[in-house]
Amino acid sequence: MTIRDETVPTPASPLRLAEVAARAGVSESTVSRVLRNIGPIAETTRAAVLKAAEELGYVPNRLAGALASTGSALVGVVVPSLDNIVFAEVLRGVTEKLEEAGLQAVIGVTGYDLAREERIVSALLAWRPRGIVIAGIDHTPRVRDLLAANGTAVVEMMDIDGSEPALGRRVGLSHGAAGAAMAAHLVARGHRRFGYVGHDISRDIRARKRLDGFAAELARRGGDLVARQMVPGPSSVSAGRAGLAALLAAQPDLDAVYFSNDDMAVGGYFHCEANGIRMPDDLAIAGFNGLDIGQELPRRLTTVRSPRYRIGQLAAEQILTRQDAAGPASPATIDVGFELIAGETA
Amino acid sequence: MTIRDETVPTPASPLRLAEVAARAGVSESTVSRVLRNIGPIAETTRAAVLKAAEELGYVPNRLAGALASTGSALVGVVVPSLDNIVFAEVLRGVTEKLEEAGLQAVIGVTGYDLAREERIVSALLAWRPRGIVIAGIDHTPRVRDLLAANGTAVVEMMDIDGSEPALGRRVGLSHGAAGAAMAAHLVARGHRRFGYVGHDISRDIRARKRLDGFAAELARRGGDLVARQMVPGPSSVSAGRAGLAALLAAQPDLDAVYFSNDDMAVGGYFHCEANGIRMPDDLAIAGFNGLDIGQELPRRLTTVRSPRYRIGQLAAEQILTRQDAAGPASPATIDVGFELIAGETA
DNA sequence: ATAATGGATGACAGCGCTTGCATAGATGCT
DNA sequence: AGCATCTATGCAAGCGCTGTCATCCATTAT
Repeated sequence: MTIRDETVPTPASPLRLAEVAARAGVSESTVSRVLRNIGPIAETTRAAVLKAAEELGYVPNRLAGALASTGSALVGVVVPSLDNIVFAEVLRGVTEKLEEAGLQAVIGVTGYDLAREERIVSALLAWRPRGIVIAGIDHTPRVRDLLAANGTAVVEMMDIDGSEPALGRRVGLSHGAAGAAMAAHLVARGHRRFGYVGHDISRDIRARKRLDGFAAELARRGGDLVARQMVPGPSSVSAGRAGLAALLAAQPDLDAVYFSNDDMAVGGYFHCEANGIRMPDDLAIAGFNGLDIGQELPRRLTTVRSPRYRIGQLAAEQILTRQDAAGPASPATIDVGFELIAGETA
Repeated sequence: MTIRDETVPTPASPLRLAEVAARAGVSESTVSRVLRNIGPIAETTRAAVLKAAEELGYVPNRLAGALASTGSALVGVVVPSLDNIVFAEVLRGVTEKLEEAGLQAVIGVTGYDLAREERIVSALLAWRPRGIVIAGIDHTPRVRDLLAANGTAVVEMMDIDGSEPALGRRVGLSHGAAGAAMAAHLVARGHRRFGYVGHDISRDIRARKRLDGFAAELARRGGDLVARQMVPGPSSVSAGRAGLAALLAAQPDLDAVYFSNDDMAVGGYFHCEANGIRMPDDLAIAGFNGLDIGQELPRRLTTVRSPRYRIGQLAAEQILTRQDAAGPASPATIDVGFELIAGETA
């Protein structure tokens, strides 16, 4: 004797529109319309269909739907890294906004590797996504071609500096300006002899843009960038700590040190704390990103806040509001700006 | 006169297999086989097809491919949050392993909200993914039904504690045991009067499991959990800092405080530092996760390291190695274990 | 030589949906 | 009553691939 548990809803599942249609006693097209809320449907029919779908536990096959309607409710998101919280926050902004609109993010992580970016963009495009959100504005020609060729909506985010023609809309901030703003602030605070501690800047293009902006502004205002210390590999607290130690070993007489980002700067902070270096009197410390952790340190970190979550949200919105029909186009580039946080370390 | 720029590869893009086939002078099936490396193909044909595809900048439509072959190279990943680095690291592990296999992650973020989890799982299933990787083992009946009903491979990750029947393979660690291990360690260090600072534990089930394990072990070993301070909202450094302040205001005579995780514990650390509370003599501090930041503090944080990146990798592997054919099944549950880090704060 | 074998390729029927067009009642209007 | 309008629904043709089966040579075996 076999006992069947009637409460188990769906045994296995090649469950198709046809099954729901049969159970509701209508045609497939009607079920399709009810489920997508289009066209005029009699209330009784709608209820019957919804009931049948519910009882069966029907989950529509979006692959088929997207294929038939050429439009896939998928949005490709390309980020360089998930090593620190920065891109995770961007991702959160993107996914939240997309979820509201019933879209989903397919993600790709490049590891700041351009060859990988090519593979990833191509793989993402294979899903005929509604759009692609990609970090940065510096891409290989192949990536540019791919993105330009397909009719996909493209949003480049995080960065707006550069002469490359835009592939689509842009949402971000000027890293050059952020670097310059910090230089201006530090000089105004009386610092003159500067050091820089960075991570692999050949890959992290935005970090380089910040440094360039910083150095240029420093030159303009009479500051001196007398020493740089690059640490191989990605940014991290430990890299920042080790980097500052190395920098000071080579060049002890610095007023202030600019770090490639807050992770690095927090490392520098800890180095100072552990070695009795008082901030900002003995040494000023400044970073970039405005991470929470920096603002919870006993002495708040001087840094520049980037609205990462907001950038993610806006980027997703740009995909959603793509002007397919006529109408006032929203601006091609959205500069979200940044905020200099005058903390207690510089 | 119109100037055509011959270097621009693809003008617009309803580019189909047929176009490539025509250019290469073969049939669609042949192109399909070449592109997927199956069946016997003459070298000359293969070269011609590859050349044509390359020149055209052809990107196959995976929607159509997946529909035709029932198998979508997409893997759903469901995580509760992207607020801290923990799940970002898991995600990194997952995406890296998937990329190696040519699969892609579609992500969903639940915000520890069970109703949202239902919607997300359902939406993910609509893409007929190769598998679903989901954080946690505690799900609503609806989610369990959805995941069980469809033929999808399921991997539950992060957690292995609990009596719920598994929905698929599991990769994680025992949070109860992790809590207990910390209790044992702290008692062994001579601490007796304990406090706890946590965030919204009704939503973060794993944090609660750690607390339960911690409290039970404490009782067994003669420690006393005399005070708890819950901070509303998600975990963060500032919440931990504020939580410890509140806890100590209500109960000044504590030996040690266990935090729901490292973010919270680092906040506690900063509170102590700012208020001249010496660790561990005046107060011992312990967390969970083994985040980098905790290990870079001037005094290394006492905590338990969870192999998050590894969990992500393993979870992805479980999807990849799903035994469709016969063969020795890999274990249903992989306990990745944990490592107690005896730092300098407890 | 003739048949048998196997390598290389093409034809074609779907995969599960969406959507334009056709159809059929039900109303409204003259 | 007779015809135009709607509203509600069904039919059927794809969307761009994959996979089965059939076909066609070029070899090799007999």
